[in-house]
Amino acid sequence: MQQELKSQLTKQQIVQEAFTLFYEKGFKTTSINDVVKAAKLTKGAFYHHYKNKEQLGLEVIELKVRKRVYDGMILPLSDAGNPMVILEKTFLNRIKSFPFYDKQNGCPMNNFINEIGNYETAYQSALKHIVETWKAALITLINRGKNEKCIKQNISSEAVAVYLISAFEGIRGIRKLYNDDDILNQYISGLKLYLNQLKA
Amino acid sequence: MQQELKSQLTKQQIVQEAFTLFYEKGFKTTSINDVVKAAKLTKGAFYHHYKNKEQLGLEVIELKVRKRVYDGMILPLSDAGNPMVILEKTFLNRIKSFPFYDKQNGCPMNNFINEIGNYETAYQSALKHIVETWKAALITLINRGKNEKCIKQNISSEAVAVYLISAFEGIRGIRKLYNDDDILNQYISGLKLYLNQLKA
DNA sequence: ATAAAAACATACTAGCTGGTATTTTTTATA
DNA sequence: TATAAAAAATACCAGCTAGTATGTTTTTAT
Repeated sequence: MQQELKSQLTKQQIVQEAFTLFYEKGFKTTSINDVVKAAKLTKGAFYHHYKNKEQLGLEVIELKVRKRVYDGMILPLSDAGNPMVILEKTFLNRIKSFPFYDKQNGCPMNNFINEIGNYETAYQSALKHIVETWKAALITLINRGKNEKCIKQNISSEAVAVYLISAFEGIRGIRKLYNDDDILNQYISGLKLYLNQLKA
Repeated sequence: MQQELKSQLTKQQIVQEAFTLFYEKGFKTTSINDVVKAAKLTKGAFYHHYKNKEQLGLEVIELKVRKRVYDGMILPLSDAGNPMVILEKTFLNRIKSFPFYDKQNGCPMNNFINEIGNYETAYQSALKHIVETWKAALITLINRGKNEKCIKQNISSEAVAVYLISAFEGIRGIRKLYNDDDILNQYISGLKLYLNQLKA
């Protein structure tokens, strides 16, 4: 049993270091050597646990990227309370809580999408799955808001969900280009405006 | 004079082929060999015209990416007519006019932003310049709409401009993950909703 | 205690990377 | 038409790439 624990621990470390490097440098520019160096391991160890670089990429998406989006943007949506307040809080809190590091490097998911989103179907479906889960959670919340009569009935929940996600991911990329938060604050104003119109 | 013409023609061809390859495969994954092969030239020719790969990247952004955004999204904004109609038409026409190739590969600018936006300041400022020009043109149009009383006075033109750009760039990335246009149509619904609230 | 298997390390490969040095070809000018 | 300069081609390099083959060490099971 000690062996399996050790194996899991090693894989965890590889995935962790890989995520960080992919986030900072990009997937394609990060070599397996970079990863094993950061994880204080050797290539032999890596290829004992992973078939190839693609598998590592997929596992990073499944375990790290997915969890990040889930914890930050999806889970808070199922909180109790006024759906409009939850919607506002989730998006605004997330944006406002980002440290400089995260602002500079953008959204890990969006980085993957734009770097390898048109690369291979395996990556596509892994990333699509995260987006779809996010979208579904938003739709559920918006529908609840409609039922509880705090969100207008005559709007498409799907459309709102997709537009919210698009703008969020878009600004996460654009923010990389700037050195200050002006553009982020303008996004926040735009978001508030968008959310206000949804109120019943 | 024939010499300079030849030189310019060669550079044009290099930039053209480089743009296509960067768009399809990404900047970092495209090698100089790939570029000269596509341009039916040799490495010697390339390095006679360009100092290094970075300079090629910058020239592709300046000449190709910039022009693309300018022609498709910025120039139409200065048309005469109702600002709200222009806003709607520009965004919707653009989205609807994309062939499969463009839907699959996303927005060249957004690809660059997310692939090398946190890489070097030279890239950052080149890309930022495009975004700023786009943003400024949108603000001008929205302000005109306010003056002509077809757009609400009490909204921030900057905020709307940034939110529009963010959502557009965001969906261009997300669309890569899908095989059909459902997500694009949902974005369009969300966009229409957003634009409708701006009307005075 | 020992054999097998898992975990990890070392050493290596073929092919590609950006970039350079040098030569050949084309063009401009006198 | 000779000569200089620009344009382009050829041949090369050191360093890196994903991945492999083959060792050594550690853990597990008997």
